[in-house]
Amino acid sequence: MLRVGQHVDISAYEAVISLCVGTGDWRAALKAFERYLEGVRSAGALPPLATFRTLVRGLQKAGQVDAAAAILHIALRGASSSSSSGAAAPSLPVADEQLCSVVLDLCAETGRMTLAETIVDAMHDRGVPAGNVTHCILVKGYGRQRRAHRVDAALRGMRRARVAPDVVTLNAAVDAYVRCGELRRAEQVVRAMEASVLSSSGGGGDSGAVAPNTRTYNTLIKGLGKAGRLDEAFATLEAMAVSGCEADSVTANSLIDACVRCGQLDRAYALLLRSFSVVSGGSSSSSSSIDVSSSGSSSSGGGASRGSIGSSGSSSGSGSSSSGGGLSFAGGAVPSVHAFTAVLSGFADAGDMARALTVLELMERSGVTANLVTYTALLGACVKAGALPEARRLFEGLRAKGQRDPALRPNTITYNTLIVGLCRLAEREEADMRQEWGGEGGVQDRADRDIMAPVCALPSGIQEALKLLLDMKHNGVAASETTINSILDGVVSLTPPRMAEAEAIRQLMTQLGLIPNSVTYSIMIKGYGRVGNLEAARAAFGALLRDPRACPDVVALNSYLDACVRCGDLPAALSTLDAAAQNLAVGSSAAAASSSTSASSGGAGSAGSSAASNNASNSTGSSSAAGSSGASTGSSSGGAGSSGGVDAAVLAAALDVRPNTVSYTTVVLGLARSANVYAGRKAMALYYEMRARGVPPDAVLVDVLLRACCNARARAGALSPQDGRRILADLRALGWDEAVLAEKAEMLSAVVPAISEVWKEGEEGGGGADEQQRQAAREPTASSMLFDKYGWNRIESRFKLF
DNA sequence: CTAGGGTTAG
Repeated sequence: MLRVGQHVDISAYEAVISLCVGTGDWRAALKAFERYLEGVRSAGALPPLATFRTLVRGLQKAGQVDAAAAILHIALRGASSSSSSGAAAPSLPVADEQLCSVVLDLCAETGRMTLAETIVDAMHDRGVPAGNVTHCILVKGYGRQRRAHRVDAALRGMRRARVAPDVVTLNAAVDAYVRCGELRRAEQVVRAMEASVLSSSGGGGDSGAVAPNTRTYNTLIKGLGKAGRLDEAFATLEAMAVSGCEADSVTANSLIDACVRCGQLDRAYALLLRSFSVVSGGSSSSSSSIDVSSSGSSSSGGGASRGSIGSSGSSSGSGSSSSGGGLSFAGGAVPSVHAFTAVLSGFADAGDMARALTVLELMERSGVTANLVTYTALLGACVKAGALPEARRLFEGLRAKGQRDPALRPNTITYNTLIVGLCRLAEREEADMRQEWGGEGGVQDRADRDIMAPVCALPSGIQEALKLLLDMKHNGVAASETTINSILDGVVSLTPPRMAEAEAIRQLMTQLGLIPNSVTYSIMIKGYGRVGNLEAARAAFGALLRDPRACPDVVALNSYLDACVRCGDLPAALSTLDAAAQNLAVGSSAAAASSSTSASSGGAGSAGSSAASNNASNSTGSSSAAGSSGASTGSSSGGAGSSGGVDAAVLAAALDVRPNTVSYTTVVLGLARSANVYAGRKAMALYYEMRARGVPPDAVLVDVLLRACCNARARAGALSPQDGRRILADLRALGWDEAVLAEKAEMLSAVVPAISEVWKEGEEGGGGADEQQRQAAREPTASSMLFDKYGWNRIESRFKLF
């Protein structure tokens, strides 16, 4: 139907293009545009801006970032006036900021910020002004990538360009910082906005005051909820009142969501109950009675408190029972379907199917209609609870409803949710099978496993997931990166991981026009780590670092650290962590912090960097094939260095990731399990380094460390209860709960004093140490380097598979 | 530019 003739009138192209865009056929639109270009190019001209706009909008709708960027660049390059007259007047770009920002926003939403940067550069070169919208999109994009320092840089760049931020941009900044977990920064922006109003109203001048609005505060509430600061989230209502911002239903939803995030599900539920004074048949709802502890008292407060949204008692002292407080929502600030969905998925996460269903019921009684998101959350609840038959039934029900109401047709995320469930089912399936095999007359040895190996072909859950992928295609639902990643994670989480299948599925991704992202790489790294193939894990990590389309995140880093640890290459883990930790050196104390930590970390630091530089010389480009095509890491790439990990140069240049608590925990765990004499000291050094760099310890890390302190054998350098007590003292300084600390202290004191304790007497004072210990303390680097190289205890990879 | 659903790390 779209056969475009060679000699069509120019204006016909425009009609064809907008027709194609209207029907969503972006390929045809592109093709028509190409012809159009050919037609006008001989005259040294370009299609008008309006045509570019139509086409780019179409590509935006279809999520075709690269095509949109290519088209934009044509517009930016402008008409090439190299026609008959040779070098003519400089061409003018057929692009304005608005057109650029459409593509930029697409980049921001798809995580393609490198591409966005090239566009911004091109805008600059072609003299297209970058105003608030452009800068705002950059802030948004980096925020979605959770790259706080890039957000900083974008805001600085804006100031340098002398563009005064407006509310929209500042709200974007607040949101970006919230997404990065940089709540302090977010608060700073909000406080600055508030202050700007005060100072300008005082001075009377029209200085760049930007007043916060409802969205500003709603975003802040979201952040406070994410940070677990529930009381402050509620207290924000007062700040809003002061600023003259009216709470709206988003405010109400955000507060309820904050309750959910902070684990106060009952409180969240109570707030829903009160906001909708459910007048229906009273006790007729008893079938779904929910034992929310405050439900009894809510009947008394229910009717009276429909006045305003103001909080009268945000005490909330002991968790859920005092939950509702005197707070309720009214007027335009009534929670909506979003709040119900948030509470529903809260119960879903807790694995509480029954209560999730109760929320659905309350919702219906309240006259709020569930949407696809709600049903998807319910589907997630089924999956979480392991109720696969129910999940399938719900899914089919949605399919049926979708016939009548297109809004309820399963979308990509709905499919993904079910796919995840099926993959989890597959794991269980295999676990059951292993149990069966393990029994009497089951699999006893390797030969037996060989016999059973064919049964290990992909379990039916995975097969069903793949069938759903096909189903998506037939129903015109686009698979996303997440779809494939979910299946990938499914095969990689099996025991043993099926790496051959994983590679095949990863290829599928490319075939579907999807771009492997950091999650994809992380999954592959995890899989190779689990099968004990460190070379392949390393190649995948290296490929991620040099893949211009992917943005490495901390999870990828942690996956790689875990792979190193699992495969027994602790030096590589240490050097990689060390390289990443350079990104933590911020602020004025950076130099002092880094020098003091490298001194205190002794062997760890120096061994690490030497391993890294070692590697730089011999493995440059060894895994180059994976460069742009993603993690095609096969098992072929063997030539990587023997220790140390990825090229130091690549690491330094591309590892724009700050290690977090998990990163340190992963390595500390490896050290704690190591039999190396210095591992214990390194673990402690790492703990202090982490603290010095502002990474907070968490319960898991402390647990790992303290357990190691208890298990320590009597040996110089091993962790001891004494080390444990130091950690506890440090945690006390951090303000950890005394009861928790006391419990841990007791655990430590229950340890039978080892000989190492005796050695440690007066260690701080310097005297009386064993000769061996003294030597270790004085020259840890040289000897531990050797140990790093040869002496580490290889952690046996338990899943050497069949 | 703001609220709800899915995927990754110990």
